[in-house]
Amino acid sequence: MTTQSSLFPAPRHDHSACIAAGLARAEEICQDRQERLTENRRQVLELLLAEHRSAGAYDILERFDWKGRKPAPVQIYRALSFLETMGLVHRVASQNAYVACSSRGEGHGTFLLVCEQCRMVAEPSAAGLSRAVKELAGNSGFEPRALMLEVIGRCPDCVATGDG
Amino acid sequence: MTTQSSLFPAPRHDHSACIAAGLARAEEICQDRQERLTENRRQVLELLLAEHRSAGAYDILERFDWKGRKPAPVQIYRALSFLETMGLVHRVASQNAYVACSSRGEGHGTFLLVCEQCRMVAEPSAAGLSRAVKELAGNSGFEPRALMLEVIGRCPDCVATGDG
DNA sequence: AGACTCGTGTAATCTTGTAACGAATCGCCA
DNA sequence: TGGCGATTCGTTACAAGATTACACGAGTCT
Repeated sequence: MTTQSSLFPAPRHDHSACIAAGLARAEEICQDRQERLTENRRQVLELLLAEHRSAGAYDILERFDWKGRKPAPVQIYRALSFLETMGLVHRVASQNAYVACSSRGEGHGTFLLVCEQCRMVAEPSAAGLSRAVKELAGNSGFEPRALMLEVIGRCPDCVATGDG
Repeated sequence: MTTQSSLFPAPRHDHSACIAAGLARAEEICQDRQERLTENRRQVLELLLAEHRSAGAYDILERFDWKGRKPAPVQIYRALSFLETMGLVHRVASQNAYVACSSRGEGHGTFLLVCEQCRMVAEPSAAGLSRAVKELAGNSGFEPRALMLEVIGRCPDCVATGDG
């Protein structure tokens, strides 16, 4: 097997660093845009950052430990839509699920590799692709606004581990 | 305005021809594969063929006139999943909706232009793109199985008609 | 303090999608 | 032409996903 790019994090990498980095980035972005990263929003983001895989809104709800109480679905959705606006999470349409964003820059979040076995999600760089596809679409008279490309398959780890 | 490709059907084209062609194609495919195009399945397909736009499962349910009675949701889903297996309809993940397939050949159904205003859906040819993207994904150790690319925006007709 | 904005908490509801199971139907073969 | 096996159908019930409505509260301007 050849050396893999860093697209797929090693199964046992230092994950607390990912979480810390994600939260730090969130703080920064919110400060820039004069938005508030409230307890709610922060907690939802943290839950998504906890793994490099997608989670449904109700999964998040389950895991949400909020001073002993459980919030209502709507609170999760509010946080998710805020975070999505900030570019901190992405919706995985093929799974009705959400994933913490792992990259910056133009076109991020439009190109996802989705493992149908473990729900791992990776974000290849897609700036060029995004531009090309939008141009292609635009040439037909269609006015493109957003783009969503999801490749469904199995991540390297699941392939290696065997056929589940 | 330049001449548009046939990607987007003219607003008042001969639509009965589209329906007839779609049904004929379905018959043919089912015969080839030794599958049955039952009343149920045929009716769902026909409802989707009735317009070049997507419809939710429950929209279809509403329109379904079945000797006066209305079937249960599950029947629609069964028909849809059968038709999807046959490549006769595609799921529009960004809308939780379904659309009748309008093209043949490799890669069809993986590249959709979705109008967020009127829900019109077009299928540009995508064989090359599909191959390229899968290759790109495969190079990272990911094992691609299916691909879903949706460009969300406004169709030429909605752009021309004004800002809704 | 008063008015304003934004986020929170709660309940209810709506939409979308599945599970389970027996009855009906179809294709096939004796 | 009658019986067998595999599909498909019809129904009920329910799970999962997402939104609406509305009152409350915390911050912040003036």
